[in-house]
Amino acid sequence: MLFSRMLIPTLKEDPAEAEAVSHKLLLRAGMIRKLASGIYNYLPLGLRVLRKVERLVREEMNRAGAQEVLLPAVQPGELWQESGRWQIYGKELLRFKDRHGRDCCFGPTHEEVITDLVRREVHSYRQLPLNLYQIQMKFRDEMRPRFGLIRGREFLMKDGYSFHASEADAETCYQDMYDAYNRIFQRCGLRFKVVEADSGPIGGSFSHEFMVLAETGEDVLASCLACDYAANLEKAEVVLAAANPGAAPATAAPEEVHTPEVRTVEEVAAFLNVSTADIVKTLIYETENGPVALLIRGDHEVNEVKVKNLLRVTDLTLAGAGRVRELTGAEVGFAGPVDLNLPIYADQAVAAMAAAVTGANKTDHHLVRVHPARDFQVTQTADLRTVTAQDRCPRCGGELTLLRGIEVGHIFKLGTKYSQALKAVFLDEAGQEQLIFMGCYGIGVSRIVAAAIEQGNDDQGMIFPMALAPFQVGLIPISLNDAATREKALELHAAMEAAGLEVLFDDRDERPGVKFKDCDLLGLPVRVVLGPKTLAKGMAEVRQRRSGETVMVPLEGLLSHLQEIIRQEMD
RNA sequence: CGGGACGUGGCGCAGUCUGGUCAGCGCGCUUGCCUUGGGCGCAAGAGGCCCCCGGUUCAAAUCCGGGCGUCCCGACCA
Repeated sequence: MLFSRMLIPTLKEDPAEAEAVSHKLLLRAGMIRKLASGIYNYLPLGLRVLRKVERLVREEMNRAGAQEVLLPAVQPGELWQESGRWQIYGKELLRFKDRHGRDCCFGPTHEEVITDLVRREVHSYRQLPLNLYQIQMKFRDEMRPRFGLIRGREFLMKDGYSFHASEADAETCYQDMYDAYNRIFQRCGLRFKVVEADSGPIGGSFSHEFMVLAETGEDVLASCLACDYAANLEKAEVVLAAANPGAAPATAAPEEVHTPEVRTVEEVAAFLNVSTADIVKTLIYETENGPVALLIRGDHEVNEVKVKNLLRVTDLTLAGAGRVRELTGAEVGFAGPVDLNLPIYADQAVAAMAAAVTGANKTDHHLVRVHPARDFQVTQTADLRTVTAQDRCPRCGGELTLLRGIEVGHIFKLGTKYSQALKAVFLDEAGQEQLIFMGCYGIGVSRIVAAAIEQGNDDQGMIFPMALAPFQVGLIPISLNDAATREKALELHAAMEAAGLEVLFDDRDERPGVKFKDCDLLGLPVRVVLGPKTLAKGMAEVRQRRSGETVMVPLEGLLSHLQEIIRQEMD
């Protein structure tokens, strides 16, 4: 491929609009251009990378026995009303009406559509299992698109759905997908970690996310240094460091103390000269089932996902100042569980406290020496907080570390949520009607492109793994005015293409420095430079982008040398 | 949806506070010469409704009001 014939508008400077490395580099390399917030054009080079990922995903999905389909991007609102998600989904779902005034939406995901297809076509256990996937543009009207391709509104996704006659069969398939995903991300050359994830109020006993490790990742995961336990922070379980529930040394009754203008945990700790771990913070939340109070130790953070799961609610928001006054009789900062007329849910660490500091439900006052069992009753005690690096692994007791990651894949067992809502049933061997068991498996294809760049870059630009690079080789002639160099370069270019190498021949009338810079920026794994000096010796210079390793290779052996490098890198 | 910032040739920015030789710089682009191993040099050019609408003023890129757009932080995210 000739550089001069391709649209590759590289930029010398970082665009003002980009913050994340991958975003900056994608723009600088001329791979994408923004059309609107969270919506991008893929230019030829960017599309090549995207297609590489796509092809790889397709290969592994097919190998795992899944079949490719293509479902519509625009979906009828009716289907979403039927599943109940028309109401639940919120503003992320882009809705509009067609010319007849019928509700439509641009698909953010395709459970409804695929389930509808299957319920129409599948009626017998003989047709199961079935594993269908597609690679398609999704649209989610994110309130805050960011970081270029990492969180766009329109993005390319591989979404797969499997259908089974039994739960056991669904689990087998889940495992197959788990393995396929591992192969996919390995082949993409990514450093990633598989974590246990929250499956949401949908239920389902398991769910895993595939996280590409990167400082800029939006997700935080807890990973055990000793065993292979890893979980999304919103899912990671907390184990009590030391069981201490029965302890009841609180001989003295709670005492009210005057704490003017002392609201936050830090202020209370400083004012009363206690540790933040001696304080209980009482958080008032609103839910669709009414307000609740949550008790969390002062040095801990509430985990709203855990709370939602425990309470089986989907709306969970901190109550406003007015509501707090109404419900506790005090300003924000002085709520406490004693004599509080609300359902109270306590984190397990709170239940183990012997003499806590709490709000007094009276502005500018706190209570000290509060004893959980003695001084107030809780509705339920549970694990409600977010783990920290100080916590121990829930599996082996080992040390935990917190890492950041970019979620590129998510698999989970759906169970019968959609088959129930949309009445997708089959007849079993006994002629009995049964609900189809489902699984659901997603991969952020365009996000992988960004994630790979987040992991592979230096101050000169991108560093692509061979499998994802837009071209495997960059061929740079030092001077096109030198007839011998030009001839030889053209000849080599033709030979490489004939041998099936993906090569970008920089035939532009530019100085060598410009070509080197661009070649580095684009992250092409191998660079071949040909100039009058090397040519005189019958050699070409071969440099690897990642290592910077440069060797002189005789022209006659060049092709096989390159093929060898590529073969090694593709493993 | 809260908080913050920004919007000036294709890109990156200065100018705005203090209204008037203020439409400017670097890169890119065009033409010519020169040059050819890390964004080379010289010369001559093209290119801007200063985001939009309204207001104040003799006069607005600059001041005021209202929009729109973009980015960042947070909340949110099957």
